[in-house]
Amino acid sequence: MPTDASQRPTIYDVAQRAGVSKSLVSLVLRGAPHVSDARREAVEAAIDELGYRPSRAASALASQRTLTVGVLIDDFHNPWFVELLAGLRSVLDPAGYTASAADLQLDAAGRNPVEGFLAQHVDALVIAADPPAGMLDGVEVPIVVAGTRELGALGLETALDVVAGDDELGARLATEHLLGLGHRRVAHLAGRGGPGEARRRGYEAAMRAAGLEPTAAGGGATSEAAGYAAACALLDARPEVTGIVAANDVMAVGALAALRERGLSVPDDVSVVGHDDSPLAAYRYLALTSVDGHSREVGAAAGGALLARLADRAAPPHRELLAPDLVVRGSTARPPTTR
Amino acid sequence: MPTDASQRPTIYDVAQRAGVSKSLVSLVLRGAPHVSDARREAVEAAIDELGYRPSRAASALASQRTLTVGVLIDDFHNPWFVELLAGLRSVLDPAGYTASAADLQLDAAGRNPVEGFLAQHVDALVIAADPPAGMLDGVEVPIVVAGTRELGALGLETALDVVAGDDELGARLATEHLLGLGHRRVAHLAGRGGPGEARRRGYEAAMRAAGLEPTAAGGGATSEAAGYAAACALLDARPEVTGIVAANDVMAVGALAALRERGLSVPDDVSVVGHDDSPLAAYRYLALTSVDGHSREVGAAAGGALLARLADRAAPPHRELLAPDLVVRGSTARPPTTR
DNA sequence: CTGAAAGCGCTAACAG
DNA sequence: CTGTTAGCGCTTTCAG
Repeated sequence: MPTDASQRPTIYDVAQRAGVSKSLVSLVLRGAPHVSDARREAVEAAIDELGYRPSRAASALASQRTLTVGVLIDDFHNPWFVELLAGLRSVLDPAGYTASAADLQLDAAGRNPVEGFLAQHVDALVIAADPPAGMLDGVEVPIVVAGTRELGALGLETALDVVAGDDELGARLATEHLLGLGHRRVAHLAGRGGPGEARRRGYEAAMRAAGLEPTAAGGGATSEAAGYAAACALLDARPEVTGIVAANDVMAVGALAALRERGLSVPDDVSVVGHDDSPLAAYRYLALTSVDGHSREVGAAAGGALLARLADRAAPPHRELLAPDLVVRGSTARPPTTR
Repeated sequence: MPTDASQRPTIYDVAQRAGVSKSLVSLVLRGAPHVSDARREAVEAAIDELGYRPSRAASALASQRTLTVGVLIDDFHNPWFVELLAGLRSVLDPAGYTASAADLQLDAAGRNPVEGFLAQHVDALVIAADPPAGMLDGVEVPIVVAGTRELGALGLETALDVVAGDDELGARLATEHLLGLGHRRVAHLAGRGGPGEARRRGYEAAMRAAGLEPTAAGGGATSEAAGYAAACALLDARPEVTGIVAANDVMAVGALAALRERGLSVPDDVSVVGHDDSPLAAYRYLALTSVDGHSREVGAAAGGALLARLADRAAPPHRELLAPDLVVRGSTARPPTTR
């Protein structure tokens, strides 16, 4: 049945216009293996003369793949995800995959985002969050974990692909930076979750290696409010502290408020280091020294791992840890000599 | 052909298990009109006993609707979009629509996000950005504009649905707040784009109404760096300024840095008001007085407008402006008496 | 409310 | 490389 002269063009119209078979058009569409240049060009010309857009629905139905991947983000308010997502897309787009992101919030129907992805029939999942236990149970599609996560708590110690920044090393770099400046009373504002735990370990390792006793406050939420509260508790209990290593940048900003309230200036009285090198850290008014976990690269590597997994479901699990860098700004300096 | 005893269950399996017809299952799935409770429950029971998930691909193919809407965001780094999106989803989800968001960045293949949405065959578009001219040309699906936009510049003055916070009123509230505190030398840090222009107008209107001459700096980007630069220019040219109304919160944070550099304290020497009431404004260390545009409500209203438009493509265009509120925090106070 | 029937636009397998 | 042939799982008539 030839073209209908109405509606959106279909693969059939393209084939006719290019003077080739429907199958050949299909081949060209998904980056054909052995198609002559002449025919390929004819098809491509027909495609944009007609303004043809392949129907993803039809192709998904026929091929049983949606060419879609779901990305689970902790919280859209934490801009950390932006670079991660950009990196991920930079490798997924060229492969024809569309990444769609959702954060951990329940939708209006009370369904969790993973159910949403499954309803969408995504081909794979990228987990860039510490999801509540159970959320990933019974998921059949491949999962790539991006970022440091508490896999054990999920019952997922098993063969998952994991790509992350080395949070433990990052916190060690941050702590060593302060120690190198001469600080001795260095405390940690801890956060929960995979990255939080790793960062705490890094801080503790650096302290012990220097023969110092670690002190931490917090350990719950990783918000500005939590950072403020933890810093208040810390400063009240240990007023002699001259250095603070926060689990992330927003907590560090919370700490700045606590310090200012106590009449302490940064970095003259107390130095503060954040983590994530978020846009926040670069604001001149804050100028936080921070650990750059290179989340764009983490995203790109996660995308690579995903494609590899999709190509070979039986391949051995991929584990990759990217080394972070410390970005020194104005919130750290040598400790005061008078304390 | 009855069930295959393998694979994912289909509507056919559900029908069989519930002892009803395939058509009835289809009816139940999309919120049937006249289905008896008994049958409906039987179908629902069968659905979750089987773990059945409808195939969106099949239903999209058959119904020619994807039940998907694309949301175009300016920049994921600006957390303003988070509440907008949540509001939008709160009304779209229950209606069965899935919102997928992208920001203005080109994808790895150099395609713009709107092309991506079109390739995805979204049923409608929500524009929460000032897109480059041409990006929306020839789009056939319904478009709802969320937020104040320069529709004229897009050649889109025509019948589009628009839901926005009243940015002009917001800036007027901010300016009047400062005037009410006794400030007279109040300047504006301007931003470009729809909201930027409206906010500038609001500031100017409030100044003129008080018999004062408006002064603005900036007018380009709306980033922290731009806010800093504009504030520097402003303070060098007009050092007598005691109040600053910024086009948004990040620009206000840029201004804080410029003020501190000049030895001016906030709010004792100079008061600063932001706009958007972003999480940033609430950080204790910044405590910015800011205009809350109620973006969650804007999102919800945009969702409502979208559903109405989808239900009736010929309805008259919907225009809605939501009134903002001023959130007073620590960055504003009476002007110094000694200047 | 049921059941049958006809596709939606594409992929995939195979014989030419 | 071409052309044919089946469907993928669902929606939509339409007559019962």
